[in-house]
Amino acid sequence: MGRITNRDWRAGDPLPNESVLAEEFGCARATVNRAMRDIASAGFIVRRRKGGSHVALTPVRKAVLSIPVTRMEIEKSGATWRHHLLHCRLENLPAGLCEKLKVPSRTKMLHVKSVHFADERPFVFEDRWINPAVVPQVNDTDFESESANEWLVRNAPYSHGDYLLSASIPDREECTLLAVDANTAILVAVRTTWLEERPITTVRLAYAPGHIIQLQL
Amino acid sequence: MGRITNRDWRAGDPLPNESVLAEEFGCARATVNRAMRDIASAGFIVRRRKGGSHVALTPVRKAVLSIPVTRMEIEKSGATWRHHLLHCRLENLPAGLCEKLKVPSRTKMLHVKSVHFADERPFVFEDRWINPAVVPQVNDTDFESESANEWLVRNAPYSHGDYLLSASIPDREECTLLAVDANTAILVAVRTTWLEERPITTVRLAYAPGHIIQLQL
DNA sequence: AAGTGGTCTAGACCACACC
DNA sequence: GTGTGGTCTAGACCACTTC
Repeated sequence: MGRITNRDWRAGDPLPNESVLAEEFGCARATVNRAMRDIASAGFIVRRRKGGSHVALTPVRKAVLSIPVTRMEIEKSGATWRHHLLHCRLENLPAGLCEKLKVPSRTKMLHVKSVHFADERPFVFEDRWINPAVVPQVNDTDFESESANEWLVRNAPYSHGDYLLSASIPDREECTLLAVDANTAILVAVRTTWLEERPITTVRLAYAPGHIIQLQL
Repeated sequence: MGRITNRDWRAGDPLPNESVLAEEFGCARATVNRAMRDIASAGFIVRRRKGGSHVALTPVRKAVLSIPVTRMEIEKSGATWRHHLLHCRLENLPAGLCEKLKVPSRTKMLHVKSVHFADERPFVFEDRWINPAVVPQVNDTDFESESANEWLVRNAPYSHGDYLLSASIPDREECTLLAVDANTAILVAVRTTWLEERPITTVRLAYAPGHIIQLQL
């Protein structure tokens, strides 16, 4: 890493192979392998069997977002968390979401809407669909006491998912629930998680104006 | 992982130690160690010396954003990339940024402003400051041909940085450059990178309306 | 065909944090 | 004190991919 940041080895340059570096640094090849694997996973070098390792041409810069439970995110800032459940009912999933979640049209899922407050100010509006076919325990759960967000984190491990961020003008419902007017910009996150090929939940999070999402490089 | 997603082992449960698992799976302890280290880095288990490994109580869900070079991001969507350099001059860094970058007030940095176009439609407005004390080669570089974004990725490795995302209403300059009116919401990313304790560059990216940033869980 | 990284083994020592 | 994970070693075999 030092030689890359010092520019002794520049973009595209080949690196010595593992055995050579092991000898140079006076350690075992496995130790070099682990170091290089870590450096590669951080995007600084590219490794190919037989082809050898090279300093990444266009380092794929990766930023990591740690997604907190909303309650903890609010409490960490020193504010008091409160959550208000607006809606919780088994309903037909809208057609657009059926397609996105790859389930047959008119599949029924649990529709949960709630608002999280920080010190009694609206923080985020959560509009969520939960698939009871994958997490049947959801039918016996009361989302008044524990938010759906938190319950799912604790009870529904996922295998993969995606997370989309965009900016938007709030619609009428969001204006009311977040107590803002329609001339502000809000950050919207849409998160969908899967257990293998089956969708667990999809949620749209509309954050109050001024919210910032921070990632680490 | 199977036992966690199957809920054989639930949130908070202790896992057998490495030696026991190695025996159970008929492999070496180092193999178990590597697997568990990977699983821990994905946030599913928590490991403590002497304390043992446990299924994470509140799995820290991590989303990863691969930050592309703007040109490649545009070209990957099939559009033609073009970039227009608006401004490129050594200037005093504004006071607010001096503080954020932890440099003395009235430090001079290279101020570069440009707009990237996708098929001749404005895509993002890039407002950047580059620290010539860390990357002196920047003085001999022509950002007309290669964008500052791309040049930095290729020539200025960083040790760490941060990346802030928020939603905003465009100011007058942004309205003009992105060809939008002031009633839309735009996504704004502010990215700062460092080489150890020294700031390399800070950039504010104002994306045209409708832009979506995608992360992988 | 040959060289590279990918992976695994069996063993060892150590730092740390819990008892 | 003691058990845990963290790390390293020296050696081995293998899969992949480029030459």
